[in-house]
Amino acid sequence: MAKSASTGRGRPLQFDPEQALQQAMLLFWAQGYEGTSTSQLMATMGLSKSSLYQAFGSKDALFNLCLDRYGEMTAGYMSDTLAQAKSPKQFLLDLVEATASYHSEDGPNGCLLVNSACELGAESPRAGPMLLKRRDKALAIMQQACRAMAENGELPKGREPDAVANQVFALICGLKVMERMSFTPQQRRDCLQMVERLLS
Amino acid sequence: MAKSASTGRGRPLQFDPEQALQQAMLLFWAQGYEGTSTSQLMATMGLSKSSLYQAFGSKDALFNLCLDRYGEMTAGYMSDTLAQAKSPKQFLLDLVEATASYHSEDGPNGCLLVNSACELGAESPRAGPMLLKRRDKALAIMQQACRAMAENGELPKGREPDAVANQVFALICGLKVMERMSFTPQQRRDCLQMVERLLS
DNA sequence: CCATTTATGGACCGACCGGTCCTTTTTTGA
DNA sequence: TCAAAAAAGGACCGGTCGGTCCATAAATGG
Repeated sequence: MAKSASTGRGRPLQFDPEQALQQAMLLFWAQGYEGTSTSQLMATMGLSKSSLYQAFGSKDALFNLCLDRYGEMTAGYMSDTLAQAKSPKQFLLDLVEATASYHSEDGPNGCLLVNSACELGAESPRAGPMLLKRRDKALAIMQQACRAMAENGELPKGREPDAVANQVFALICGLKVMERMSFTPQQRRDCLQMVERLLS
Repeated sequence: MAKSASTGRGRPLQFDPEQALQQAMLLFWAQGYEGTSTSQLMATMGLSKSSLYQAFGSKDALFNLCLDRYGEMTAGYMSDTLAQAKSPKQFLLDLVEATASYHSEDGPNGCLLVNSACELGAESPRAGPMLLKRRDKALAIMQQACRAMAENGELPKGREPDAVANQVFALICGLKVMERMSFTPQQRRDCLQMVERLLS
């Protein structure tokens, strides 16, 4: 599904699947899974119901595609930033700083994965497997950074790398919840000293 | 609404409003607002649709009552525990420890307020005002504890009490998200050393 | 015993839900 | 030019949504 057969035999798609998926993702992000209806999706994606179902299968499948896309985007960003960062420690500091300082203008608040996990739970048959997959992927990147810190000797004694990864993960989740709760960036930035203290 | 007129003139209620509200709260907690239907509410609350609407007004109103009840219960528990704790610092440590170690047997995961904020957002006309009210109440208790620490001289130098309250708040929200994401209590307990380091 | 008051069960409402299906349109390769 | 292929529009589906209404049941005070 969502195949882009540019040289297909029949009538070509009259919408851009990537852009449609992006719009669907933004809508789920803002409104949640249950709070988003197929007609709303049709409207923002700019296609009819039959096209939607032909291209994406079902609301569940579309939602999972959105979760996967979101997770892949953020994980990709994190991996790239980590690879280019001058040190794993600085990467973690920058990551938390960016999370705390973020403020969306007219975009959705919080994190689609956090929101979805809270709405549906990770045991939900609808999205549970995807949520766990993306949770583990995000966690793995933080573990990668923390282990690299340990190997570089940047990690203070007595800190288990994987435990530190869990701590950073918790902090970022908390910050994303606070964003959804309308805390200001200024209030959220109070949390930066927690990770600074954690890593030094 | 939900008045308990024990000496009313007419036919007495055939259900316990407190218990019905508790059951509704548990259902919203487990399934979210949009994921819970009126018929499910009728079933777990043990009353008919007309009784439900007569007693509670609407699904929105019932949900707000549940949020308020949940917030009042947790805030009351926190206030009492703080008042009786041998030190504000120990209260905060115990609070985070309990949050990290909690594991529900057959009860809902996570926090109703966190889940609802993530699902609906704090700007939602449905629940936004109540979510903000309860957010501020919970935060106020943590600020109270942090300020008491500062007055007792328990707070290390360079820590602003309200900033520390925000940090503890973020950590607890993160832990509640992780609970909803099926992290184990063992993984969540990794975060304890963060608050220990923060307060000493 | 009766009028009043209140709660209850259940029928009923229009709207919308997610999803299917069929017809029409637009493209391709032969 | 024409048959095959694929997408789009939109009617249509049963089910369920949140919510209302009314007749009935059960309690009260007089």
